[in-house]
Amino acid sequence: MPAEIVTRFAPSPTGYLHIGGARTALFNWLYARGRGGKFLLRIEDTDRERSTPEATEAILKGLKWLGIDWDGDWVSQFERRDRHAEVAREMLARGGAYKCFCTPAEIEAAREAARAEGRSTLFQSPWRDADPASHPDAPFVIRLKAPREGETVIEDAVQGTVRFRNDQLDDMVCLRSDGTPTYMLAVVVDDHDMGVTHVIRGDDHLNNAARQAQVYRAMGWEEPVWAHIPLIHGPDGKKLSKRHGAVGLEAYQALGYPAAGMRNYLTRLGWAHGDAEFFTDEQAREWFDLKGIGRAPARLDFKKLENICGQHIAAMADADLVEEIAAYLEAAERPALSQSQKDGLLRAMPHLKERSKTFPELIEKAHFVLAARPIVPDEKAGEALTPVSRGILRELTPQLQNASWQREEIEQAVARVAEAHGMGLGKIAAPLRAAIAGRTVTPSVFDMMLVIGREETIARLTDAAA
RNA sequence: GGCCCGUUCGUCUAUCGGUUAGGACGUCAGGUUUUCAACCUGAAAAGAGGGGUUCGACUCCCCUACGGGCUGCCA
Repeated sequence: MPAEIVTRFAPSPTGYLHIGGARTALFNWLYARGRGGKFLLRIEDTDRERSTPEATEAILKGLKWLGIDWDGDWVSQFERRDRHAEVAREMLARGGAYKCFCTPAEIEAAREAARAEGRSTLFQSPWRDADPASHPDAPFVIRLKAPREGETVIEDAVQGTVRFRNDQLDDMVCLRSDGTPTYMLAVVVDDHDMGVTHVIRGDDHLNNAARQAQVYRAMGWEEPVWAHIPLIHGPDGKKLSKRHGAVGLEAYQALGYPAAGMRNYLTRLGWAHGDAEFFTDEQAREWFDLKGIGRAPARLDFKKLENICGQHIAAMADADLVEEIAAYLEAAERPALSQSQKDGLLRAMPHLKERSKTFPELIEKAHFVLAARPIVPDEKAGEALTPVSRGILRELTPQLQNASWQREEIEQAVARVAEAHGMGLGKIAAPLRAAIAGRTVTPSVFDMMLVIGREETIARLTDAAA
């Protein structure tokens, strides 16, 4: 029986949590969690120039919002640099690596010349087979002594069998001249030490996998299962960039998409389980597998995102929604909800959540319950009201005050009265709309009455209309 | 330039040699609701192109085109 499955997400903290990275994290998390395995988090902060604590914080926050939890503390790759150097020295001792004394300028010149002549720019170090006795007392890097013959084969769970001719792969630098490890070495060492069994990551790393596999082989370590997933593209099919708008995950929270909807949409983007479109987290964990991942990059479709999010909002518990909306308001830097506003929102939620795709939309529809009381009537709009519509409201008021009434009963009562007056239901919304200061979005008359159908409010509204 | 990956309706996708190529989002047309939304019915909409292999290809192979990635002492 195979050992426990261990996956990981290993972003570099150089900005926000990219939406594509979030999806990669999600895939890893789903794969591990669906199989009782572990999901680890490692911050690849070896590039000291570009790594910032703020960016790390943004990644942590983003993952938490998405509902992705990791086992144990997250690992700083930078802090493991001594171990990386140790492995580099071990490879040296085993003959799997060598010291290269070429200067960056020399290498660049060689590449330049190769480019000019249209030759391959792969750099072949003259120090590969040099006698250690001839080594100068100068700065050096440690390069992997990669095989020059044959090919390196990657068995990828998504891409299939991918072959690389070894003469196309150069001897990558493992340890820089300042003694710090490169990413290529660090990932392999960390993944091995952390016991990672499945490397699920963007297919921009597919080429790297070949060289990383060589390190595993040089060290005699067992290779993980590789799974290179296609990147997410913008609606125009180009690589996702700032030009497309929201790239960072936190932007999606600020836009008011529920986390559950994001999880569902992101999981479904580039992965399929038959015709399943809308699913719960439990189903996602149960269904997710590497086989269902597509090989082509998928484009972000905000319409579909909204649709999925709308379904999740409708399916969520009212209290959870109020809570998540409060978090959304904070993320979007909008005014927080008062306790009474939260109470009102909770009361109206059953009628609001079925009609909203995003939180801002839900809040817009809930204006009538969130608005400060007493509601100041819009006189100009009130002028347009007919005596008949005022009469209808007065007639209905006593019935609407019965808080135990179900929506259907109120609908019927309203319909009865409206019919008796020869008016449509929509007309009844008019005086109410006028009373709540001319909002362009008219709430359902039924929902509005249900929520504000308390004696004093109804009285105020009818007075305003009269 | 070299190497690697990809290509089914506008979008996300199903199909694992034999289907009227299915679903979802979006779009359009009706219907219901005299508001927004929701909902119901219907419609338009796809295998990049060219060669093979096969009794039979969206499915397998090759070429071309297009898209993407890598080609750093970045990750």
